[in-house]
Amino acid sequence: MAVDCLNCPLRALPVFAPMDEREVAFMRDFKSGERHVSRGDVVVREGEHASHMYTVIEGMGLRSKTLPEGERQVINVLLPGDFVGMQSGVMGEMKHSVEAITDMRLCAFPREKFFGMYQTMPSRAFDATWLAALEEHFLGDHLAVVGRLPGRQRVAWALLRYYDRLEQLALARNGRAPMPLKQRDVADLTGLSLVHTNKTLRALRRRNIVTWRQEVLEIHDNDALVEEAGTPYQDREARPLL
Amino acid sequence: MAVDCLNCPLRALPVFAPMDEREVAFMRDFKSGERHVSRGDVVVREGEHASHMYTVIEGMGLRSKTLPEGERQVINVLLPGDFVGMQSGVMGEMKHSVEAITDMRLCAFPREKFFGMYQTMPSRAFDATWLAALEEHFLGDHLAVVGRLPGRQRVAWALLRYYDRLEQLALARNGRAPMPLKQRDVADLTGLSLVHTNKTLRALRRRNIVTWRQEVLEIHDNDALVEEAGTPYQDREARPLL
DNA sequence: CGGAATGTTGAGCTGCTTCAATCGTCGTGG
DNA sequence: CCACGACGATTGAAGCAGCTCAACATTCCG
Repeated sequence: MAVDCLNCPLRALPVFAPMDEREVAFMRDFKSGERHVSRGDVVVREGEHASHMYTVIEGMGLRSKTLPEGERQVINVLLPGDFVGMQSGVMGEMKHSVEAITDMRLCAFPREKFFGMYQTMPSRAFDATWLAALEEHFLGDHLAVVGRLPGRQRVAWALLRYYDRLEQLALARNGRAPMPLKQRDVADLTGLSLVHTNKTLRALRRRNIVTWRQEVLEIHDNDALVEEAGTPYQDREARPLL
Repeated sequence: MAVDCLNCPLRALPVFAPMDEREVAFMRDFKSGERHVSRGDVVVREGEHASHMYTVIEGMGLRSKTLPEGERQVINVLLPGDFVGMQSGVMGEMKHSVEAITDMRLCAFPREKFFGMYQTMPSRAFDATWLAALEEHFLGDHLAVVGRLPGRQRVAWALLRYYDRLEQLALARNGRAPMPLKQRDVADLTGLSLVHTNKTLRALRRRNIVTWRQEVLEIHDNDALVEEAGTPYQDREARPLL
C-alpha cells in the first residue's frame, strides 16, 4: 500500500527535521505516486531528462558516474530519505546514474511541479537547496578521503560512514547492518581495485574488527575501526526530508 | 569603485543565464557591499558560521578541506561568477575553507536575508538550488577523475578544465591563461603527491603539450592534452549567476 | 642581499594494480 | 535431486605507478 505523507515512516525519525502541517499538505499534493524498482534496475540514467524526482522511502541504491573507458565511480550509497533527481529538476539532465541494489520504493514528484514549489512553498524550496548543499558537503568529504587517504583508511571510512547512516535511519544497531553492497561496489566507492579492496577487508576481518558475509556487516570493534579510518564520521544534525 | 549590479561585468558573459529587471533589482537590494581580500587570505574557514555569502567578481581562490592529519584536498578552483557560502547559508556552517590565490573582489550578501530570497524572488531561489546542484555535478566528476584515473590523466584533465573555465570567462584565449596556482595546489586538486605532480607536468612539457612558468599556462597542443586527459571536458551551457 | 617559498630531480621503496586461478553459493533447467 | 553456469569472493604472483626522502636550483619578496 502506498505511503501517505501524513504517516510517512521516515518523517518520524529524529534525523529528519520536523515539517509543519502546511508543508506536509503541500508534499501530499506535490507527490504524484510511488515507483517500485527491483534490485539491479536502473532508476535514472546519466544524461537522461528525467520526468520525475524521487525521495527514497525504502531500499538502497548507488549513485555512480561512468568514465569514457568504462570505469565506474560510485558517488554515494542511496538510503531512505535521500533525494534523487535534483539535477534533472534544475538543470534538466541527470549527471549521474542511480541503480537499485535492493528492491526500492520511491516517492515520486513530477518535475514540472518542482518550480511551483519555489513559488508557493518557500520553506520547502529552501530545504531543497539545503539538501543539494548537504550532498555537496558529503561529496567533498568523499573526495578528500579518496584523494588523500591510503586504502585501509578509505575502506574503514566507507564502512563506518555506511554503518552510521544506517543506524541513524534505525536500519542498523548493535554493530549489525544489512549489507547489499558487493565488494565491487566498495571498490568503486573508495577508488581502489577490487582485489585490493578484498585484501583490505580481509585485514580488517583478520584483526576481528569487522565481519561481512551473507549480506550482513558486523562491526565488532568500533573504536578500532574509527582508529583505522582516522577520520571520525560525525554528521548528526537533523536534515530536511523532501 | 564598487560594481553596481546594473552594469555587472559578469552578467554580460554568455556563460551566465540572463537575468530580468526584477531579478537585477532584487540582487541590488540583496547585495550588502563588496569585500576585498588579498592573495593568501582566508575568505571563509571550515566550520565557521559565516555572516555573509559571496559571489566572486574578480580574482581566484581555492575551496579545500583539511583532514585530521593535515592533508589538504582542494575541492575546486574558485573563479569569477562562483558562489561562496551556500553551505553556511542553508546549513549554518561552512564545510570547507576558501583561500584567495590572487587578490579577490567579492560581492557580499548577508546571510540573514537569504531566506527572504525564497519568499520574495522564487526564480532566484531556484537559481541558488541550481548552483548547488551544479557544484554537486562538478564535484562528482572530480571524484570520478581522482578515484578512477591514473595521474597523467588527472593532471591533464585538471589543466584542461581550468583552462576551459577561464576561456568561458574571457580570462584566457589562444591557449594562454594566467596561472596563479602552485604545483602544490594542482597536487592537492588531483590527489597526487607534489613530486609526482611535478614529474607529470614535466612529461607534458617535454612533449611540448603545455608550458607553465611565471604564472602563465600555455596549452600548445590542445588535441594532445584532450587525448591525454581521456575525458573531454564539456560543460558549456549557460548557468545562473547570483 | 638574504631568507623563504617554489620548482626540479634522483633514488629507493611500497601500496596498489593487473593478471590469473580457484572456490563457494545460489538459482535454474534437465 | 543433481549438474551447470553465473556471479561474487578469495588468493597468489609479478610489476609498476606513485610515494617519501633528500638535495639542489630558482624565483620571489622584504
